[in-house]
Amino acid sequence: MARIKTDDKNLSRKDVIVTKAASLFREKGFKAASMRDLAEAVGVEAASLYNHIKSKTELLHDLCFNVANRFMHKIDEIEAEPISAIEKIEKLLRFHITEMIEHYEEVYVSDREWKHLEDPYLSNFQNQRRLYRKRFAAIIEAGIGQKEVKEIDAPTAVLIMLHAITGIESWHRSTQKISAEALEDNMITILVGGLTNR
Amino acid sequence: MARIKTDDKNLSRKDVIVTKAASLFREKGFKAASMRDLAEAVGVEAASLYNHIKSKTELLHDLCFNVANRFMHKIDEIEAEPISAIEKIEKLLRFHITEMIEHYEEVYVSDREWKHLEDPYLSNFQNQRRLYRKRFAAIIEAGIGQKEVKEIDAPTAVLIMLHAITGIESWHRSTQKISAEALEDNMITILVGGLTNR
DNA sequence: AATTGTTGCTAACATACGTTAGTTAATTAT
DNA sequence: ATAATTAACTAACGTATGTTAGCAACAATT
Repeated sequence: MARIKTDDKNLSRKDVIVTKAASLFREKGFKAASMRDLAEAVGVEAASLYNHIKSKTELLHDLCFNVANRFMHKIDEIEAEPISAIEKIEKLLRFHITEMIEHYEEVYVSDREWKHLEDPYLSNFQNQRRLYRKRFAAIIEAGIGQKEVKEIDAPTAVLIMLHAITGIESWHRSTQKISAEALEDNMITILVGGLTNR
Repeated sequence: MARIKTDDKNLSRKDVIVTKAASLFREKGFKAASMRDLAEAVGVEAASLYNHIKSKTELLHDLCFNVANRFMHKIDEIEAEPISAIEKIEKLLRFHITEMIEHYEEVYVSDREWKHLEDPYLSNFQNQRRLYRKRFAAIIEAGIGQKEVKEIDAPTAVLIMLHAITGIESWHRSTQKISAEALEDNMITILVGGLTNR
């Protein structure tokens, strides 16, 4: 009888399932990925998954909120630091970029598939998202007040920054990748360069 | 018996269906949007749709290639113009932005749901996409050669530009929108500003 | 008015999906 | 070694989905 290999390392069987789910949801999309697909990826029968999880949406829920929490904690941290607005923006962007490089599939799924969450989690997630963008915009506004940042519409700048970073998706799948460090530096050059005054 | 209203204006009944499909696919995603949903939006029974279309994927196919063709024609046009690289980049970006503002749902669906195309259309679409990005990158490379553009990795810059523009999705749904013109100018300021040398 | 093609309807089929029930095997604790 | 718990399996249910067949109502043409 095929058991789920946890590869030791404190991983619960659920963790294994969630990780495989991230990969599958990224590849096919949440709706198009079936529990039978997931079972096959895990190496087990579909029904067996339900010894470890409550439902398919629970998987999406876990993925989305894990990611959201990491970003929320980071922005808490950065807001509290005694540095300039531009430095805060750069730090936040670098965090987004490394998250996208290192936890590609989870971050991607969280970003693209959250629509398929069900209330009350859906509203909850949307609220967190809105709040996060407001806080990011507030940092940019502060930078504009300080004349560090060009006089642009802050919410628009936030959209650009956040969406630009999802472009890393294509980097991941591209055949001739530049290094992760080069990618990060290029992105910062363009994005921070686009905001900075002079 | 409920007929599909074409609102005169040379619209075929299929055009009406494709347009409603764009809206529905945008809202729910291709897989999650059912033909029965679409039928309801059109005001007809699900089976009746098949008097006008061949299949659900044909709808996606039409949407994706309509959009792809528009962008391909535009880049043909811009490449041929005797203007500087930066001007070409700005023109191309402005085209992307207005397309995203005016044909929001089609462009969005084409961008996010093409994965659900089936071969040979899938490969075809992917090839067009790759080619388009290569041509865009080549314009940026030319700009770098001319010292108009910062020394950055051109493919990375393309990713940033293209993904940044999909951020207009959020602008569309936001409650307190700035004007379309202001949006466009802000985006150009940030994006072109991020590329330009000095 | 009769005819012909178009567009709608109802009914249904086959398939795929998420999930549950009940049972057996494997692991852990006593 | 035995008992208890965990995790796998097979089978199946109910529902939703894309699509087809066959027929009725409408519109356009003669």
